[in-house]
Amino acid sequence: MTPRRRATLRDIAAALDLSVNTVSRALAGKDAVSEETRERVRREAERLGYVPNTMARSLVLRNAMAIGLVITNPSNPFYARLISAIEERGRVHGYSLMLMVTEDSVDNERRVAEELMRWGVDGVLAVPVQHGADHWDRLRRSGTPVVLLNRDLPGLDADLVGVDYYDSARRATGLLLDGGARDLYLVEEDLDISPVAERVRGFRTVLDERGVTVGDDHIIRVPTRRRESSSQPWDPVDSYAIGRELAARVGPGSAVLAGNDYFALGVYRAFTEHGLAVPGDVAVAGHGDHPFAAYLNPPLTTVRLPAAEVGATAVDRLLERMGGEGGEAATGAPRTTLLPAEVVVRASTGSTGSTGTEVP
Amino acid sequence: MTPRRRATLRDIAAALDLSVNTVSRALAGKDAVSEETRERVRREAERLGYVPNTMARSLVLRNAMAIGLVITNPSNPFYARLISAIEERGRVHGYSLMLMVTEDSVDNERRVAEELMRWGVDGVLAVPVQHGADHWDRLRRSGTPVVLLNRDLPGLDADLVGVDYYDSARRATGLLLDGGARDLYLVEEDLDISPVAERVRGFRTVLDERGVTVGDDHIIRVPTRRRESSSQPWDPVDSYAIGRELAARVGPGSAVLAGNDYFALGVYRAFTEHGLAVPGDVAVAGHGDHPFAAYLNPPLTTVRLPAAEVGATAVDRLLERMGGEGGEAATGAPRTTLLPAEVVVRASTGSTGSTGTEVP
DNA sequence: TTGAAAGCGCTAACAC
DNA sequence: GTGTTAGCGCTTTCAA
Repeated sequence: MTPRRRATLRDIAAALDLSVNTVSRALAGKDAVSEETRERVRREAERLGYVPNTMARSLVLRNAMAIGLVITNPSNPFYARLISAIEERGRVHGYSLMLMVTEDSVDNERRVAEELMRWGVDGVLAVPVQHGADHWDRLRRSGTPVVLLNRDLPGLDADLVGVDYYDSARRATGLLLDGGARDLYLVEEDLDISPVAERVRGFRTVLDERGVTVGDDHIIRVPTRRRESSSQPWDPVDSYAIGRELAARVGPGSAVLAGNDYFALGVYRAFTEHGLAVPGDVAVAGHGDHPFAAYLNPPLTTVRLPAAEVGATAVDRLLERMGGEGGEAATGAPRTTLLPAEVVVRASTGSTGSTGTEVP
Repeated sequence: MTPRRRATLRDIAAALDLSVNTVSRALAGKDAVSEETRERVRREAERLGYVPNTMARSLVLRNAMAIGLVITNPSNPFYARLISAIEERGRVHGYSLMLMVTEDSVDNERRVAEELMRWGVDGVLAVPVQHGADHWDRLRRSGTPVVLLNRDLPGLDADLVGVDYYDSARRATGLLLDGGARDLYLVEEDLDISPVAERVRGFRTVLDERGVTVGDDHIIRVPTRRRESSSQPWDPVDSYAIGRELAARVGPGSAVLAGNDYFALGVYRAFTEHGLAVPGDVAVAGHGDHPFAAYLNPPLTTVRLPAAEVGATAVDRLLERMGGEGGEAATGAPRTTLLPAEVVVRASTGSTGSTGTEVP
């Protein structure tokens, strides 16, 4: 290899006996350059394999052409799809992505917030760990717009784009009630984050409205072990353990709503092993519509989350705040946008009397 | 908000009546600065909320402190884990990640390669689309080290860190043969990429060695529909269709090895619906050990891929080539490192006479 | 239409 | 120890 120096504007200018300035304008497609010169410059740039230096450009223009994306765990299928959607939408607008992973650790989050400030990214999209927001506050005060993804962080001057989990839990719970269940359980992650809180609230509210009473012990928290099994998605193993306990308590008229499909899967298996029929003895529904959900036996009723829409909307919102495309940066109070999720009814809730064959 | 300008070294210098230079050295922890001055500088920096400007620093130091990560599809659980591992290892060494997604499109890949050149990243880790490598060649010739992830790209001057799929296919196939199967099928993605080729080779080789003959129609290609279902992982729907066809052909003595667990899942379901027992009528094994594999009914025998190890090794290799930590950049012919995968035996192959209860 | 000069924020080389 | 000068590669005044 010839690790030779990259060609710069200066090289082109020297070769053509022009000023750096003229070359810059020629390549930038500005007027005030003769067509002939422009053509010569283009050719020489091509010949030299010139590639503009983004950092130098950013330095003088004072915009980084990069946005920071902070994710707790890329192995979570929802976040994986979010990443794709955001990357795509970002690139369409000319922005590159600096990806940072927190693994749900505040320490990591603090570090990446600092890192993002150093880079001077034009904006930040973040799934916050949701404990302490001083570092995000600093970032905000330095003038960097922040849009929160999926999880709220009250008190922070930042928009939020997420999923309407309150509504999704309401509808999923309603479906279970409609199916005749009266002994309902909610299995959720043991994290103090808004999506969980919202689902709990939705679950509770519908039960209240319908006059169904369940004890507090029907809202079950699955211990989170993300940090140990670094960068694994939720592991069904913990919900499996819970499913085994549950197996002794449930029976006809029982139903389990899980905060994510992995939990549903663990419970599922525990039930099956215990000789319980799904949905005969107990109905089960999940959240996420992960690719495996439709192929389980029986297929799993679940909530399909609008990952791509959340991602695209979040980028758009950030762009508004950044004042992209030369427009004025939008100001004003933080906006919250919660996108609706769709309940996908399959055989595990028996609600349709389905035979379990309706593979999507 | 007060989108006030970020504090710079100059601001600190002015406030303290020092030169920018002294401030720089004080903060950089170099000698040739009195302890007293250093303390004053530190305090003022703190007071002003000073954050160093990475881009300016990179520009003069001529290293970006960033590496590019090019992924075909973050929703593939293997790549998701790869991303986490790489981000972590990179950050340990002070490198930030520029993430680019190609969705297996060469056009996208060309664009991101160009983008990475503009950023002048110090190195690139890429899962190549594997059709045409001119853009990677250009990148290489500009002096940027490239390490390929998981897929080979012969002819390119770049290291490769991946999984030994030849070996994994050999062992998985051997397991099926040991279980008594003689009518073997391999279900693979319809992509012209090295992992698929290696698995096919492994499959074929073992059969030859054992004197088992199967027709060419036993190697089945599942059409890839990634681009349409943008940023979805493999969808079991296509393998499900194939599973339905297969259901009519298989019976005791048959076995199916799938190139990934999603394919196994689709086949699984088709078989179950058709009244075939797994592993009684047909054994099934997958690749990837996705989190759902152990919880299927019966639990799926599969190959556990060393995602974290691949990621960490790839970063290390890249660092060597970059000559990080002040060391000399390693030169020399491209190196290939294939990490071994582990076959996880579960009930779907019946090889252990397992009852299907050994949840991991 | 083109060029000269200044500067983005930082670090390195060399003076003092 | 500290300051001065120069320069990374680029864009933007402002003159010519």
